[in-house]
Amino acid sequence: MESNLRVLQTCPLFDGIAPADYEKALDCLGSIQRSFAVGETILALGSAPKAVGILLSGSATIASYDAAGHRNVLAKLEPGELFGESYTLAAVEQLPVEVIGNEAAEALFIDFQALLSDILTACPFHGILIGNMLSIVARKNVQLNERQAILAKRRMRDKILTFLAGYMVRQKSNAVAIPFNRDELADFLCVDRSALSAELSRMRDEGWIQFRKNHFTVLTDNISSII
Amino acid sequence: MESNLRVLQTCPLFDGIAPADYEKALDCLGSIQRSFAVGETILALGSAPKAVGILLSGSATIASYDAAGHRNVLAKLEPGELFGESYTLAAVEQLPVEVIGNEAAEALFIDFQALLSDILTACPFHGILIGNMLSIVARKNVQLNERQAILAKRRMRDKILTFLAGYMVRQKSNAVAIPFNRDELADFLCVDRSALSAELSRMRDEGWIQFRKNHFTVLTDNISSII
DNA sequence: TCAAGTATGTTGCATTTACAACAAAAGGAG
DNA sequence: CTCCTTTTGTTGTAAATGCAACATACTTGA
Repeated sequence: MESNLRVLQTCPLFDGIAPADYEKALDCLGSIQRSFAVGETILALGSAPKAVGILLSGSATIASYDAAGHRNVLAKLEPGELFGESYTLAAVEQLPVEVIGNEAAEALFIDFQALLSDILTACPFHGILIGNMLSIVARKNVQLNERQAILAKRRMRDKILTFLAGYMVRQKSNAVAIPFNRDELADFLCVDRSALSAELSRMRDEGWIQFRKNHFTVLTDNISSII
Repeated sequence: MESNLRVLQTCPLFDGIAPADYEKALDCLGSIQRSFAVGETILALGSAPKAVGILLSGSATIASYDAAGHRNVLAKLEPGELFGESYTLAAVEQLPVEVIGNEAAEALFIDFQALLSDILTACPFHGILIGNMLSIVARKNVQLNERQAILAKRRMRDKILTFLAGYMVRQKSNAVAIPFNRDELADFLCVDRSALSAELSRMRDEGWIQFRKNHFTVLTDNISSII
């Protein structure tokens, strides 16, 4: 196995495929591997995406341009991560984002439409990849739904409580650890960091929550009326 | 063909399958059909979704409960529409929403996990359904991404411009028709309706846009600096 | 332990938005 | 046309948030 394929072990698209089979599977799937120089465009804004991408090495940035023409970084890609899969599978004609390499990078491209049409005649890898892809896109969907539920709240306090409620359900506890510092949390909730700190303090003073660093407790007295 | 299966013609999951084949396909897929009384729970909050649902007749409501315990209607389901597909395919353990029949209703349930494991040995319908499902979930993903980009804006004006920019790209024009009245637009942007009207008027007065009912024009002088 | 750097909290003020109440305009049915 | 309903716009005020500037606490590495 080429060493740059090892990273596929971290890619959920290849769950259930043995590392020893990667090369065989990729051949069978008709994948293409390409190298990119620093700053080179991996997927161009406005282009029609034709294949699902997987970053094998290096790093890349997914960005869009907002209504004021400002570049807006949506995500940083690390090796093993997928990109462009939603737009490709949805067959959008003009990519509303671009993917640019931050450093010398290699990427793998899989023509999923071709893969789907080969579905019956082909090797078992086809089925595994398709099942994995469905699961990946569906999970992203669920995550997007949850964030949308948060951003849909008009008041910061409701955003915070909705955000925490998600972790409470998953961690089955009213005391949760979140994977963000204040800066990141403010970005996630789309609010100002200092305003977030102020609101958190108010909520503490009013007896709704306790917190220390990234550990938050929603106080049980209030939970009964919350969930 | 049973008459209540005709509605599958409007369901994108069955694109590419002839109506005459519906019954055969559903048999082969191992689908289950169930009837529900008025107000009966079709999918229960907190349950583990096992199958993708399709409403065949009647109507239903998808709802969640917010942090204050208030019921929140997320969508109304009409015949032919899918429900629970993201949560099922993402294998979430506790459904964060519920589906309740508004009137006597019939629904079809397809065990997609079983369908995926049968992928190679089975009939061509399997492949079609899987491809369609990938496309459906991916499209929803793209839509959610776009709405998220809108809701992420902190100022109403930026939400409005981001919203309009999406239609401008799709309609390839700076004069677009939107499928919402003011009330619905306010809901979509998660802002107050009267505040929306006020902001739209300000934007008109400042020369950014023109509008009449659901027709909006983003003025070209400003577009150059926008896109 | 100290110093520098980073993260978080606090405050006052400016801006934005929600909210409520009402006004005006647009449609529809008779 | 007129009345009624629905939709959209306007305005003033209160509330929420952004923003900037600064204070405090926590980390880290020498």
